[in-house]
Amino acid sequence: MARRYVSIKEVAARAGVSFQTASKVLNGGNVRVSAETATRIMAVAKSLGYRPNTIARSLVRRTTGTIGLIASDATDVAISHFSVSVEQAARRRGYAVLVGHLAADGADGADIVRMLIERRVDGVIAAAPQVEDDSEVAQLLRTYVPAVSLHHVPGGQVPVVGSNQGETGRLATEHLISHGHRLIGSVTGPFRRRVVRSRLRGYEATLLAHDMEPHEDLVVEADWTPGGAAAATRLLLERVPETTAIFVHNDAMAIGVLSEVAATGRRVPADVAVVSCDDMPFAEYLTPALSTVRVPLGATGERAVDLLLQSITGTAVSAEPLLLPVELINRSSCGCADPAAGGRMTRRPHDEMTR
Amino acid sequence: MARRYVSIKEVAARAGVSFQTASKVLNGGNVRVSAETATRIMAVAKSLGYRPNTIARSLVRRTTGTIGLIASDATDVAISHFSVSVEQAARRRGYAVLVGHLAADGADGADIVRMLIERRVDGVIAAAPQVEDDSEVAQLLRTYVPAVSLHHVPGGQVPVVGSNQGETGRLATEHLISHGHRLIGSVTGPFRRRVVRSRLRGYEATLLAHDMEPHEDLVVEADWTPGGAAAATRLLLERVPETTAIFVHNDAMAIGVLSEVAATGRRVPADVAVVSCDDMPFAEYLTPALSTVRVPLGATGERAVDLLLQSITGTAVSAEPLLLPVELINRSSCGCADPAAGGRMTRRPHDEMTR
DNA sequence: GGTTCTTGAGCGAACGTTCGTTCAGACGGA
DNA sequence: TCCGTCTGAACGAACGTTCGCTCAAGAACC
Repeated sequence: MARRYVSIKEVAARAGVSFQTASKVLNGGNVRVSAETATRIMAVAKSLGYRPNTIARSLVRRTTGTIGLIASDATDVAISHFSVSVEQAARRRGYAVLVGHLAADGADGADIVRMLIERRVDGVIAAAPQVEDDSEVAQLLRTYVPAVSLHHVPGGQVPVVGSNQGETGRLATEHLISHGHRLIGSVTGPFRRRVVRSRLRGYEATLLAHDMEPHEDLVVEADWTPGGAAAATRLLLERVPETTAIFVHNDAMAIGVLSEVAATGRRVPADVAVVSCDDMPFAEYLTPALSTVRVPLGATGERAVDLLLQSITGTAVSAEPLLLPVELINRSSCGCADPAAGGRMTRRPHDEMTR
Repeated sequence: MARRYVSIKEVAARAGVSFQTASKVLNGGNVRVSAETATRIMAVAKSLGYRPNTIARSLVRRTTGTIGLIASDATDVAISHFSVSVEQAARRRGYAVLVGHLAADGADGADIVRMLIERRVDGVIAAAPQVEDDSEVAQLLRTYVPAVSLHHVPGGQVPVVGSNQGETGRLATEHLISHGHRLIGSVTGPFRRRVVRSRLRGYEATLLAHDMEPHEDLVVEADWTPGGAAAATRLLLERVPETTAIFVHNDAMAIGVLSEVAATGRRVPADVAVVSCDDMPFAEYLTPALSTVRVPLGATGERAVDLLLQSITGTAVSAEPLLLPVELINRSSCGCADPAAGGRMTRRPHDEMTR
């Protein structure tokens, strides 16, 4: 360790040219340099192990080639999947990612913002529901740099990418209804979140479309965690013991729902059917295998990066949310699979995990 | 968006002092400046919304206040938990984190290394098993900057933090033996990984200590994923159908194990007991609740950062691995809980609901 | 009243680049 | 022979800081 970096001046000196000439060559554009000096410079640079100093470059170019990623604390598996795809997509396009994990209560938002601004990121991607509450982070996204968010930012001018949440609620509910369920409960994320409200709207609209009356006793708020979901499920089954199906707002909570349903002596899907959202890799291996609406997290990350880079390079970006399509994956927990078959239905081919 | 940053010169001009004086004041140390000019400068800086330009600062200071985090692709939930704690610990200490997610096959290692070097990170933390194979990444860790790794880096001089893996294997195995099991299988991570070999050594040593002969049919290699673990479990139960207990190498795989054991018509823990490693938040909500050896990921992240910063500031750091203690968490899957009680035993206090 | 200290502030240089302009020489055409 | 053009390379300035040195003026001392 502790290796000294060689500067472009040393390369130039050893090659017998001015450092500005070396700079031209090393930056690719062979403008106005003879082929032989160019190759000579390249050779010297290579032999000396020259590594361009992005810091100096950034100073004069006034862009850093770095974007910020504000992720919520990432107890949420889905967000960490999104983050990975953002980083990889950004790197493929020549950008580096500076990451900040927002505490659950958003208390360190100001710190993260300061860090990103002082490091002069070219843009920011936010994957933290907390931005919906007005805060330093929301302020940053609106005013300092180009930004793209997974969640709606108050004020409205920040482009949003995501998936069609209303459709998500509709798909899940429609499917449960097609299995003959009439008392369909829901274990949701926090009500104040837009995702949650959109999914709930899809759920309610679908009930109404089938002449079923939504009832508030059937909808219980939770906090995206298995523990919160277990508690919510207990409450739901106490309030409406006749419930025969539950629409859960993410796969992590589905684990808690499955657990609690079992704890009350009911069986999934025989007594209570379950459909969730996300389709995390573990979903198909839960017992029973989880039916869930697949949210294209990887693709969303890529689109977020594309949108941000467009916005950085000055292309106008529509503030209209960019919604990617979702897809219902039927496994066993909804009642689709033959119970005798042992539970699993759609199994993904092992290598086809698109990311 | 697109906000222009104000420089220290503008602040100085408005305050009627030289920019170097403003610099002194803004850097905290009130060295040799009268209280009144100091407060005047501060006031102007604040009113103008001055944000120090870390880029310029880094150029002259020759340190960036940024560390690199090389994480494997993070299909592994545990690694993403570790990453979060690293970032938060680093930020608390004034450092920012530039992250690179290594593809499973390590193919983009060179890209990540280039990104980190060119951005002149002050140090690197690696949380990617791939560093055990010699590669560009291993090379970076050894030669370019101070580094700390979660995994052993060939060559040996890179400090390692982690937990006591032998003890992990011992605790799990000992506990299963205490329940009376004699045919204890194991579904492991890839054999070529040190973690895996250490855990296996703990497992075998414990068997031997109880006069039981380890048998290779009982140990099946998997790939840390639920799917791989399900396949491995199928193989294990075909080879040794009398198996009554399984030691699994992480919680994600435990999901697959639970699934496959059920698929063969066996019950957990009645027919086959299961103990795993990690203790991810979902573990206690699996059905049955998972008994698992808790690996202190959060603490490990903090220690990694501390060690790295020591190494950056020149304090000698021992190459001896720093091992944090692990702890067995007994729930139901090992057979500890009264089955009639519905399965759950240790339940963590419910976290606040702020997301 | 002269010398030394102390305090407050200014100033030059440097960090490693990029970018646009300038310059020296070779070559060609009239 | 002279001028214009073109090519290859050098050069100056700037990006926004930090850091150490210098310096003026007043205070303190003998």
